[in-house]
Amino acid sequence: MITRETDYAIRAMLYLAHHAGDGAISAATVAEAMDIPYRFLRRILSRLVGTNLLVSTRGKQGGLRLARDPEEVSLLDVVEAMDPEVITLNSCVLKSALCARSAYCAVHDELCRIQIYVNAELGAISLAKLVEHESGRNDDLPHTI
Amino acid sequence: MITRETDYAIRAMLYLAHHAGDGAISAATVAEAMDIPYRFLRRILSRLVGTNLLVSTRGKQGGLRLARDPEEVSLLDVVEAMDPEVITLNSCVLKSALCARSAYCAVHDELCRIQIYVNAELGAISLAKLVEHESGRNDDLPHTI
DNA sequence: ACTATATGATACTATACCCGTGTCATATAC
DNA sequence: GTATATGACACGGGTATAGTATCATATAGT
Ligand code: FES
Ligand code: FES
Repeated sequence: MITRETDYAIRAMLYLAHHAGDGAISAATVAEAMDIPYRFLRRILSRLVGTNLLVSTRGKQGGLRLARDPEEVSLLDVVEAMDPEVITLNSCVLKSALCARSAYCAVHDELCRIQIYVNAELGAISLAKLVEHESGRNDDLPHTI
Repeated sequence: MITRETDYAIRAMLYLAHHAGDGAISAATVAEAMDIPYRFLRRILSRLVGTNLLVSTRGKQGGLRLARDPEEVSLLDVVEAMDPEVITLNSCVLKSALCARSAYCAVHDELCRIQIYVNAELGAISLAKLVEHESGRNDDLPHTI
């Protein structure tokens, strides 16, 4: 399950992708626009800077901007930047050493197969694609599975 | 992420599927065979009985057995029996009301799409398939079920 | 009937994680 | 110099996880 922290990170990245080219944007602006607690967002942005997804400028007129083009940043990049374990189906899928059974467990192969698909899908969704889709969304679709 | 509890539930179901037709099997036997803490397993089995995946018999010669044929029980059945939220990508995917943004969030559609795929895959993996897969690979391994 | 064996139903605990908040330091534009 | 911005940590309440402990109840075999 994606945590609130990772969800906020995605929102923030989306906002900055939407305003790519507008120069540096402050954390306060992002927090206000995307309904994210300011202090919490500060720590999240700090991590995104640390993982080279964002670049920051301090002082007046400072703020955050994307380190790469929106086309070159995927959802997987953001999720992994925040927490490499957050979206894994089972802990042994990430580190098979965690479970002595992983060498012969029949479930393991299946979970790994699904995990690879999920990661590939998340890796194929760029911020640019998401920003583009924001305008032309189909509201007739159900928003729950 | 699948919890330890759900992982144990799957193991237990696999063991019982492998021994389907052998009559009732005690929790102690399953715990020993599948490396699961006995007390913890007791509570898990209790839940699997409550969700009609297992049937139990009390007293001497009692124990657990599958309520349905191994072909008719999927990994999704077991996972959902233990915790309906455990394998969801994001909370808003399960309950869109949890997030005010779900009505217009571009990420939401993508996550729902992936979630539907994952659920379908888990729903397509039966205990029978897993047992068959495992016995084909591990006939002479020490911890085979 | 008695007993050993099995599940049923709770209550309890200890640790870790999640979701924030608070404080202070530091860099920069004007 | 000051207002504005990020950087680096420390702290805390609430909840979930992973077990444990206890007692009640049902049944097979003697
Ligand atoms: S060891 Fe990974 S799922 Fe069984
Ligand atoms: S509201 Fe569900 S992912 Fe954004």
